[in-house]
Amino acid sequence: MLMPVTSEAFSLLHRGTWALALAERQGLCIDVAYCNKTIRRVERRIENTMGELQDSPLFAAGRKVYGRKFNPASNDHLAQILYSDLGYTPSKKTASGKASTDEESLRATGQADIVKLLECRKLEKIKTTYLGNFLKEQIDGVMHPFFNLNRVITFRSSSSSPNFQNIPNRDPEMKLLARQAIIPRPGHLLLCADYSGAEVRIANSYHHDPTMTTYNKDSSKDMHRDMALELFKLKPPQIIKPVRNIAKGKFVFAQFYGDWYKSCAEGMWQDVLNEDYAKLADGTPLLRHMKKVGIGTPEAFENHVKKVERSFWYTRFPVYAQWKEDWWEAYQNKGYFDTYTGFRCQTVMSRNDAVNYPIQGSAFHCLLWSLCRVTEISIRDNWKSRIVGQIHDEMVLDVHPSELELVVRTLHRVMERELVEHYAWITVPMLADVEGSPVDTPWSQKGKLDLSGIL
DNA sequence: GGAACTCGCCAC
DNA sequence: AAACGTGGCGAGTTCC
Repeated sequence: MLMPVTSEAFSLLHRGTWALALAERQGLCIDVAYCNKTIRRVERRIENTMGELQDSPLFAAGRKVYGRKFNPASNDHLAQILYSDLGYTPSKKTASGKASTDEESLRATGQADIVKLLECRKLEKIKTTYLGNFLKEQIDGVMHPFFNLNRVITFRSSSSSPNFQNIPNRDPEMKLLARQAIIPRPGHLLLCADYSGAEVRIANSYHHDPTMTTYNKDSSKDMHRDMALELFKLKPPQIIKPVRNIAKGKFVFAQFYGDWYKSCAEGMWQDVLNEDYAKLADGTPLLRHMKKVGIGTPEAFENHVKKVERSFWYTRFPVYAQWKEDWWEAYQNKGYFDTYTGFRCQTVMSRNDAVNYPIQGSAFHCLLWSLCRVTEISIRDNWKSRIVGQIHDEMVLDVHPSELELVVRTLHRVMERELVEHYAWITVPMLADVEGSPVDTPWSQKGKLDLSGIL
């Protein structure tokens, strides 16, 4: 049973449904010509790459077993050929116990043709899930993604037809190929405003750990950097962003979600092996440094991560650790918990579920509350600018240039000031990052708009 | 020929 | 004791 238990929460869902319906009706413009052109280009690239693989050992073995029906896009075929016929050992299994053929497993074989196959997988994803789906969903050059408030166990939202919440962002090539398709209305620009560190700050407002509070109040402090220093035994001048990001993604967030040192150590080790980005400020490979300081083997590193994990929870954030215990205990006694935003979650949950759901849900409610406020202001004041989408802790707007300063100032005021005045339980600052693309340029240009004159 | 499933992979 | 949280979607496959 999931339901609002305060009138405040009830009202948020109603206002949220209305505000998101307006965003859905507005929709986002699609560059149809670009989509068509790029789909054809991507198809040619796939054809060429597949062509290069025709005489490869992988395809030869495939045709021997399946004849003309060999399909390199079939994971069943791939598993049969690689693991039974060519004799590679599967590095892991799927949930149902079959040999896995995901990217990590394929790379682990070291088979020479795999790289090209993975390239094709990536391009297929762009062609079908993104560009193809945009074309299918657009009407007269506008697509209208849905934003659902009733589909997610944690009280987050979901999006569909098309899903606006999983458009490539990390892989630079995929980001460009997919996001060039999304454009502002003629003469407008796309703007986005996201809550930085939303879940960390909302978690902080539940557990009140003093060390975490310091990180969130003092902008000169950097938790992920501090953890990178500890995890890889580095001195401050040695560290650069990619190494910090390994610690952030594979340790800090994983730990917050309930992971443990063994799998964290494995995940980080995979990254450490990639010398393209796992290096120090002077260019030294991170792994070479780790060998020098005695954590340069998987075993030694795992052992070290075990100790870092212990100090992370027992020394650095003991109040947070205790909050997890207390929250889990209270849930087990009552059979439910209530979020600070006024929602009851009464269902069977694991320990990780019970301590993660309230954070994930409440962080989204902060975004939703802000989105409602901005929508109401935009209607009241007859803005030409409109909210057009939302990605959990970020809202996306289609903005008329004459209103740029007004919109940016409103976003900061609502997201940073009004939100924390409204939710008195928020005990650390909430910060909004606003970025945009220049007028008449696609969403791939996010960050290129100069906003330094404003604020 | 469609429903339901598995798997892989994109986002936060 | 347990062991990374939440979604959507396409392709391949199986079942009816």
